Amino acid sequence: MSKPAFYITTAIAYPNGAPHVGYAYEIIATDAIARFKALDGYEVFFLTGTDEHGIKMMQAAGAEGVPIEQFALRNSNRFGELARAINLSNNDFIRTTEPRHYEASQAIWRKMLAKGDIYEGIYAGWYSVRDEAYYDESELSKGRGGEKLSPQGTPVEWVEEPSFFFRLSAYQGRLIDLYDTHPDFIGPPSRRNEIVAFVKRGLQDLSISRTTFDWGVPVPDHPGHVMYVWVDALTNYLTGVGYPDEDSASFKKFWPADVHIIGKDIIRFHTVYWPAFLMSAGLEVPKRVFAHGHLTVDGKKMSKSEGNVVDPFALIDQFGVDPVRYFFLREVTFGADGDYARDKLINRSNADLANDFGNLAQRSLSMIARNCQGKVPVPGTPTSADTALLDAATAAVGRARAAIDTQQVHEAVAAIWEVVGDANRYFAREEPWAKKTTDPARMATILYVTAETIRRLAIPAQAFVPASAGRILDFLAVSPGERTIDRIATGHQLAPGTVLPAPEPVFKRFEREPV
RNA sequence: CGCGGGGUGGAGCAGUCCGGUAGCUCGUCAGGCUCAUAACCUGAAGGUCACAGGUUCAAAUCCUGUCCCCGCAACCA
Repeated sequence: MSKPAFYITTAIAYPNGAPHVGYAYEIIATDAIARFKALDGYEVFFLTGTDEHGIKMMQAAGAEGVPIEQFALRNSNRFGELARAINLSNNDFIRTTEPRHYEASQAIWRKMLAKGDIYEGIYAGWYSVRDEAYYDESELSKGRGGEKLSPQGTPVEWVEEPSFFFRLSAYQGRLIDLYDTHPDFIGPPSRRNEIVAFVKRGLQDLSISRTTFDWGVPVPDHPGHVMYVWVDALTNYLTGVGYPDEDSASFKKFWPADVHIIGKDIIRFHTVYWPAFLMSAGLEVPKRVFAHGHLTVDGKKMSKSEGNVVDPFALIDQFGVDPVRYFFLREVTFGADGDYARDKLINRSNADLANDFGNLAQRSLSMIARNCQGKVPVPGTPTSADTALLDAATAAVGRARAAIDTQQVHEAVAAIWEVVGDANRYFAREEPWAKKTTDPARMATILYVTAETIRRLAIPAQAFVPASAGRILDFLAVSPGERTIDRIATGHQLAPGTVLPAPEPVFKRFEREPV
């Protein structure tokens, strides 16, 4: 029997500089969802990558005096390294400069053209030579002499250039329809309201080619024109699953995508332009687009001038992947803005990972090592406290699943960790150490129940802290093939008598910086 | 009157739809335990639920008004 498919993507990153924690955050959260679905029996395709075209890339390469192709490759590789450092489970890493992507972009362009949605016109606007960007009238300010200035304070001039346009205006009705008939298309709901209001105000056609530079996907049959970056960038989601070969196994299996995870800054591109492009090309639209929030550092916006830019590599070096992953997953409400602070990360990691989960494993497993010959103990008749704890663990997985399906990643984590707390309370109340001499059979049962609870929790926890949860399962001698969510059910519980390796602490504790 | 979200103990949040003794996590303080990574467990302190009116036996919760914060209000991605 084949597994159900689940296609999930992050936005592709713009590699005109070093990877940003914002990107790290996005891929961590997406990875948690992807891993959970994979553990839960889905055939997951998880795509991320880099979006390498456009003026800003040219500028950045020019500033360094490096050839653009070389610059793009080098920087893209940094993002790939970050994905590995984060222990990302992505199935592919797409670069928009790859031939397969040129093919896909040109194919979708031709489809839109054939549909009659692309026409030639003149793009006109206030252009700043220095910024190499167009600005809307409303963004401009007046200089001393009354001349118009860009938001950056540079002079602008009225420029007209030939451009292809996409008939976005024709899609207003169908988009509204989409939002009405698929209320879950956009999440969280507050973003949906925003977009619906925006589209209801009316849509203008979109300029989708440029002639002022050539770092992009060439427009078919029109030398001199390259595609507007968003046409090309959004299409990566199709390229990744084999487009333009619509008959390929992967395309048939995975398109339409189950969810695009993106930042709130690019929601319009994904929930207005993208579905319109797809409708025009006669392709299905993604099932859902979910926008997460932005991160601040110590309550302040990250910026180079502020000097508070956090390097994700440094963070991982300092704390290790899993504490970093856990912090962002648990501490930030997915969909809302979040704040990173060193002390918050240390507190979260110490409290939830080292003190609660790690220590729960350590205190119970070391008793088993010492008092049960290092073998899974034989349980006696369970008390109501025993079954309550085991049932709570199983139920938590169900709650985590429901949360994951609405991208409430923080709730999924909380559901699992709530039972970690239950297990610690259970352990303290049952006092297995006191039963060692008075009632060794009961002690064995308590230790068994605790270990089995840990097994049930560590399995879903692999989605959040994969390496650490894996180590815990190692200490329980759970074989690699027995680590999926369906194995939580009774029938797969720990087998009494199984020899266990000597337990070691899984999570480190961190010292808070002396002030 | 452009649209929308929000203001709850030191911090972060739930509760608001379907009014009825204000809850969770972290932090602080006290006690317990000793299996464990000075971890764990129990208890306590701490809130005029932004403000002002109103409805009601009863309002964080419903109604009216005010203040403050934030997002959106299209082509920089």
